Amino acid sequence: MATKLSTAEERRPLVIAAAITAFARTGYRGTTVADVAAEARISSAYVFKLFPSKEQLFVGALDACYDRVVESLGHGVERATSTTPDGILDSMGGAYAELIADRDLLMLQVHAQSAVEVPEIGAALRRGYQRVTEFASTRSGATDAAVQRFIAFGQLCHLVATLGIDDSTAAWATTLAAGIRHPDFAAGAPDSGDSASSSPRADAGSVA
Amino acid sequence: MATKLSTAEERRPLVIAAAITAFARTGYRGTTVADVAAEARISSAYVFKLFPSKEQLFVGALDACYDRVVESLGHGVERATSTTPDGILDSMGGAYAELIADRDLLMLQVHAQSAVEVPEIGAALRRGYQRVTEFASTRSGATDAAVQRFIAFGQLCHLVATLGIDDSTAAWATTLAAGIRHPDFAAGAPDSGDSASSSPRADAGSVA
DNA sequence: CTCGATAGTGACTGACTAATCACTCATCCA
DNA sequence: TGGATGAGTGATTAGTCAGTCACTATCGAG
Repeated sequence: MATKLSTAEERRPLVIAAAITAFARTGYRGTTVADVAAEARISSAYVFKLFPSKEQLFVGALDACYDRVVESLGHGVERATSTTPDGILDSMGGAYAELIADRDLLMLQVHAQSAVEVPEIGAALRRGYQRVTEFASTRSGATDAAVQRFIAFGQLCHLVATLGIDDSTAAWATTLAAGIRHPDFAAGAPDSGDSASSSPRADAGSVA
Repeated sequence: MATKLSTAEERRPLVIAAAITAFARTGYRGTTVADVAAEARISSAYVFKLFPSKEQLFVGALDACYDRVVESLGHGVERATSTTPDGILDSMGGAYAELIADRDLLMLQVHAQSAVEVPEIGAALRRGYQRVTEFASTRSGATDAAVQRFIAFGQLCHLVATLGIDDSTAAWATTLAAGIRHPDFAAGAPDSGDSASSSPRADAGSVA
């Protein structure tokens, strides 16, 4: 095996990436460190040399997840066609929908929510939502109410993807999933109309 | 010990109740059958006589959870002061907020979402959301969009409670939690103004 | 009172897992 | 060249947990 050695600093982010994939699959308690190690193609002993504990490994993965989420929201701001607060928020939603098309980052957040009782994980989760909320708020300039709705529909998006009802034709499923773009695996080509995104069906509840 | 024996049929719902409490605390994988047994004050061996597996026990708890959710939405319909679709939906939201003030039913749903990869649990979760969505839709007569928003803000409510930011005064936290009633433990006396509930701050996004 | 059925338990097992440790091997600099 | 440093691993440990089994206690019917 002509396996080139790399430095621990080079290896760590690779392990984080493996951890995101593995933890996204079966959650914090349902995933073993050996699973992560296998995903990263190293021994589990070495995972413990790179990270002090399973808990810290998960926290590292979660932090990295929110790095990418915030980064993606930033891209949304840049490419926004409208400069109104709600237009920017909408573009952020589109960028976010693209990001989580692969489901790993989405499921990791869902699983993290189920592990809040672990102190460090709860703290990391709050940190993440703080970053997202503050970023969305300050960079869009939207009202608190609009930002709140932005996050609420983000949560709905998580639910729809978690339940796997994106493609269902059942009435209740289409009610929940309406306007939520389904994960088209073919990434890279999101050119099919990029208006109307974060809050599905525009402003649906124009009534009240 | 003058412990009266009860029938298995009497005991089962008590164990379900204990399971709701225990699983709500630490989730599906983080909770042992012994934890549930201790909560129910019986041996873990007997839990396995009442339920074929941990998985089926969790499914039973989840089904019971949605029984109570739907029942609570029904109460919301009954006591609605307005008869408009959105008025009814609003009253449903208020009833739901009351129901989940104790957090157990809420956290169970969050934990269930993190265990969707277990086939039976995923099915039970879909079943539950189907019941809730269809009930809300047919009994309120609201538009699909309004029902979708109802569920979306329900999910936001779950997030806020999970993060434990109901009482936080940080700006980002109040943005997310605005209008979401915090769990006033003193149940039974929800007389302090019962208007404006499910969708916080009335129709916040009147702008868009 | 007796007997069959059912409520209920202690003790066990086989599989699994977070974390540790002693170890090997590659790399790099003096 | 040689030795120090750091990359990376196999084997082990101490503990946990879902599920089983043999068993006792209680109850109700005749």
